[in-house]
Amino acid sequence: MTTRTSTDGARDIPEATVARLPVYLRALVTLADQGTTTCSSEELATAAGVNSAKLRKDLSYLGSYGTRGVGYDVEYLRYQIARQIGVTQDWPVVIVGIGNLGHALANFSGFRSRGFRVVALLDADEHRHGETVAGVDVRPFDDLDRMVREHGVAIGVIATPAAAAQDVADRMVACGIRSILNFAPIVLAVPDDVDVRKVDLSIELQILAYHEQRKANGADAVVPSVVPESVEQGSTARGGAA
Amino acid sequence: MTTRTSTDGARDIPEATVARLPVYLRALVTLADQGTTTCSSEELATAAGVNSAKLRKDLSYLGSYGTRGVGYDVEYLRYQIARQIGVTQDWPVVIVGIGNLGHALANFSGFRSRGFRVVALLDADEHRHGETVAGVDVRPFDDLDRMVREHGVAIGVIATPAAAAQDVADRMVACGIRSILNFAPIVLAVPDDVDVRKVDLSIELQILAYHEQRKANGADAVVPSVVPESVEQGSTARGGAA
DNA sequence: TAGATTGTTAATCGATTAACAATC
DNA sequence: TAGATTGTTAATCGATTAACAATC
Repeated sequence: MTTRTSTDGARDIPEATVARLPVYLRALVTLADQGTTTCSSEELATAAGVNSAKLRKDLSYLGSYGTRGVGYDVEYLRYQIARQIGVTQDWPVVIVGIGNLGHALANFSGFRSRGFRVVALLDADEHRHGETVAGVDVRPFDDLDRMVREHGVAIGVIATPAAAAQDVADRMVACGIRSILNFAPIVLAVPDDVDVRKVDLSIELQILAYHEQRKANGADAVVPSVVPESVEQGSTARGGAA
Repeated sequence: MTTRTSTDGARDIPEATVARLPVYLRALVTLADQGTTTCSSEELATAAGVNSAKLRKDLSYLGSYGTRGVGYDVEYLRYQIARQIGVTQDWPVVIVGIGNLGHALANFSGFRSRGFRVVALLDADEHRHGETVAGVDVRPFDDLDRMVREHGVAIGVIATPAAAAQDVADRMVACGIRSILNFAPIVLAVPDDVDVRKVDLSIELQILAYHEQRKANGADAVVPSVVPESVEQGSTARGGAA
């Protein structure tokens, strides 16, 4: 392995920063679409929903792409961020599980516009085979291997029910996929060198519910602390929640 | 406002912990379904995909629900976490935007099983009105007010295209909704007392792409540093990325 | 009692923020 | 030059982790 030869100062970008770069990228695209050619860190930060100190700190990990006293060139910064994230190149993606969610994902324009190309739709249910979604045929799950090889797929999306997800992940890993976006509500077990990101709809709602409950209970107890009989403590647990 | 009278020691639970409680809850449900009645922090942590130190620290914010030398009673801990999150109560939810994603959300069983009840499906497109999804009629967006009042909706889900999302959010806020789950790829502007959580599919893929690119480039430069003519710097930017 | 495991402490690590010197 | 804004420093804050005393 040769030493890296990046031309900018970027070495290790903190995870929190990596997660915000796509937000900045989107804000820059919006600004460009509006005809804005230059923006300050303050303007870009507002568009991205963060404060300007954080924005400048984040951008400083990429290099020095602004001009003091002036701001940032929108197109230039946009390109630099896109390059760092890797969305200047083409990413072939496979989606497994073509239910409602799989359909939504296959049709999602935000993928294509950012270099993600859905090259295969796979489903274990043969009733779905032959259907075409967003111009791509739905094929048997067993075609995974071939699709990954033929198209050089590096990213897999799992949109199956929870019960099937681990199996799908195992097969993806066996095919050489090392980046997985998982929509199934289950913790996947994968080797260390495989990245899994999880999108969990019910967890997001539960986090909202927690905060909503706190808002609603400003004038009252945290929660009605009645332990229903069905969950009364087992032998090891202590006194009730009076 | 009366002082809070919670019976446990829980006061302010850190955000990072709040985000993990639903994961623990799911792991406990899975364990219970398998017939497990007691588990150690180590077992539960493994099931949840975290380390046991973090799990115990997280649980310590809720109170003291384990037994030293023994572990946790699965049903009892499950109830305590559900109560803290607020999913022992019923949360009426409205979904706006009944495209593929809206359909997927309306049909998602993970909502109902955690106390989230979809009471209204709204769409601005009148071609969708009258359709029934998961047993709920699709109605005009203008019914929002009435639905929120009639059902006591506290949580709104936005599954519209980006262009419509801010409008929808404004209307939701005007109706008194203070918790929003947003699937539209746009930064929403809302008052301070409104919680917005964002699920952004293309951002998740971009984060994966960033890491995938780093893996692939172990033996090479970080990125092919060629600046295409179309994005050559404007007047303010400095030298090329040679 | 001896063994096991929790709940908590304290150290470490990483992220955020404000402030300002550098500089266009 | 004077005004504006970046890039960076240093302080603060919050999250993670390891270790262990408390205790079942």
